[in-house]
Amino acid sequence: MSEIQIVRSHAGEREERTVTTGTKAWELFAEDADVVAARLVDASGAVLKDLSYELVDGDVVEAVVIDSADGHDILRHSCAHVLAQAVQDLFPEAKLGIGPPIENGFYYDFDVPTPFVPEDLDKIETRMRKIIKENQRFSRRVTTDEDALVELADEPYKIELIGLKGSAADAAEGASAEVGAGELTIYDNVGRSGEVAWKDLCRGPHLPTTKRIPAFKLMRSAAAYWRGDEKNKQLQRIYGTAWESKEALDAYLDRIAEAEKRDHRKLGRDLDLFSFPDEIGSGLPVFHPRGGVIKRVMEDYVRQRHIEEGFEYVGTPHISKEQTFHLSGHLPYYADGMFPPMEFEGANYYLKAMNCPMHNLIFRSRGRSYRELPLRLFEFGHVYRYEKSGVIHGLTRVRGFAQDDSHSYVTPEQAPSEIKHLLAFILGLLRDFGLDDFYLELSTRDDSKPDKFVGSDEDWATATTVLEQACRETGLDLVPDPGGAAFYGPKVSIQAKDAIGRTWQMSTIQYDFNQPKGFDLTYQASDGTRQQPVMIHSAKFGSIERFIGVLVEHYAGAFPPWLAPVQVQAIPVADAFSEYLHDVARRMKTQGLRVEVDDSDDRMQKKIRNAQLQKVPFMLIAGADDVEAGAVSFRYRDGRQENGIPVDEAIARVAAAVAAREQV
RNA sequence: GCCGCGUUAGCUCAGUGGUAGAGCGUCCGCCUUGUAAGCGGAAUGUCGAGAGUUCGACUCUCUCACGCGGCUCCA
Repeated sequence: MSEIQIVRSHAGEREERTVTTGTKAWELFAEDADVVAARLVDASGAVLKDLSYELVDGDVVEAVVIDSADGHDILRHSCAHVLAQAVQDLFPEAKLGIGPPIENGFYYDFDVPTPFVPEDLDKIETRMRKIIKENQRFSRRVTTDEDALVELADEPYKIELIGLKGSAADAAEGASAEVGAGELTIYDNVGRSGEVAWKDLCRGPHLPTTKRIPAFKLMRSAAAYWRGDEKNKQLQRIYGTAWESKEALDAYLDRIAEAEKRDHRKLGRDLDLFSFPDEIGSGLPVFHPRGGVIKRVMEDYVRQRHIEEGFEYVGTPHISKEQTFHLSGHLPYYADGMFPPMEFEGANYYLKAMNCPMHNLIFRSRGRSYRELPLRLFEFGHVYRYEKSGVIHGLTRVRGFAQDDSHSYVTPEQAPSEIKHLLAFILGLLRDFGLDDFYLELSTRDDSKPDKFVGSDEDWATATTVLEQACRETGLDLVPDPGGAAFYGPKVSIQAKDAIGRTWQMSTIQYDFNQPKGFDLTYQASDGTRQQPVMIHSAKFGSIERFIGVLVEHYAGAFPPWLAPVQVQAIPVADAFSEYLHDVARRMKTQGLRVEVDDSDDRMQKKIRNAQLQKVPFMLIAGADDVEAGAVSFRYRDGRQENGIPVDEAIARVAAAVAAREQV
């Protein structure tokens, strides 16, 4: 037995050690039960290893603790294995798909004759607990393609993955968890008496044993296409989550519960903002008076800001003959997303899915001079898109919506500064609505699918470069999104984080050299020649409906006063003070404030409760003391109160909060 | 579009092969002076729609609509 030199690194402390050959990684971290794997670091990067990894001379070994990002992935991946074992115990005919860790959890796909029902998940979870209790060891075994094909003959999906080895990243999202470009490995789950209870083709690494799973829960089952392709068979996917402690699991479940409380579909009903009448059809919302206030205030403000930023407000119809959409490229490239045509008077009319064709027609309604550029057209254009029935979701995915759509027609030289101008405008606007944490996403063409995109390689390259450069200058993070471009050009989207850290795609900016060609748009340049403008599409909220949905969730229904449907709820301590408050309310209304007096025959306490549930920003309460002093008392949504505020001051205070668009 | 699960009063939800209930809300009456539910009474449903099985369907079967969770998609 000889000695080797290694470096052990844990919790930021590095130390060189001399150990004997045959020493396993776990021996370096035996005193810390939170260490679940080892990270081997060398000049070329880092690679994760099981704790059973046998050290070699010169290894630099870092501890991977369970509550780190890698630790979570390993925990969840191992938990997915336990899930698969439990499923195959209970449903022996189940064939294995893939089972990777995902954000906040894991899943495993199975081909089963009968889809899982909720009761099945309970049974599977019980079985998983038994497996965890058995403390099975995850045991890594190197194999060859030939041996694996024989050993896994009963697992057709695994066989398919072995065939795809080396291109696993293309095989399916998550498939790289099963096979990689290197050697092929199988993990055996070994019971206490040494028997192999279960096995799976897998790269690893894994926890040392099943008992190292501290807390997990199965969440739901759903269908998923094999390898993510809708042409393939649907497998049954079971989602679960796993955490380093019961407390962490509970905290995660609490976060989900908080998100549910904010669900705009629920709050929309509770606060009487909007609804989705079955009679109208799926994905077609109606706004009630209170939701209508939010919508109108938003639209008024956005319209005003556009005009301040040099846009001209235009208006266009909802339908058009098909020729328009041929020119724009929508029918050749996007017909599936449009509603079928209405045929009359010998022509096909389509509901518009985009406003740009109409704006192009405004542009070319007369000759244009370079002196007019940038020409910026803007409207709230109602567009209709045929969204597949399964994707419709509240206000965030609908079939009919108002797009705050603008098109800037510019010379190619003006494009970079116009894009910068739009980015600054958009970020400012989103901040006005209380969103202030952003990153950018650059969606580019998928070169492997040229038929999905129109235009020359050179034009795409130019457009992409211009957009990317403008993004870099904002200093915001820029995330690539290959293949996500529109058919007519690359796109930048602004992603905003909401109050509980979820990101939403908001605005988009697109650089389009194709539609000006299609519509033969020209302007006369200073040298007298005719030139083609570039058009830059931008939508600040994307969809007004969707943005309202996002705001409802961001604010959890507790809107800042300038957006709140009711800004002030006046509550008399007793009937006798109603008239006094009506008087105050009249004065507030002359200043444009939205105020209601609750003169129902509920008791004051009940009225406060009602106003609280409606999330009204200012409660204005008055009793004998206030009347005598010519004052009112405030109560805020957080229960805070301020008594004896003179009426004039109270009105000024509310008006100031509204004018400043601040939250209270 | 695909897979699964749902749809009972305005809302949240019980319930049974023999045509239905609670709480909140609504309406009426009484009461009501200080910061999250005063008391009493009443009304409210083609049990999502249609077809089938059955002596009988809200309950079982099928089709459709709508919703929910995913998948695919999202110019």
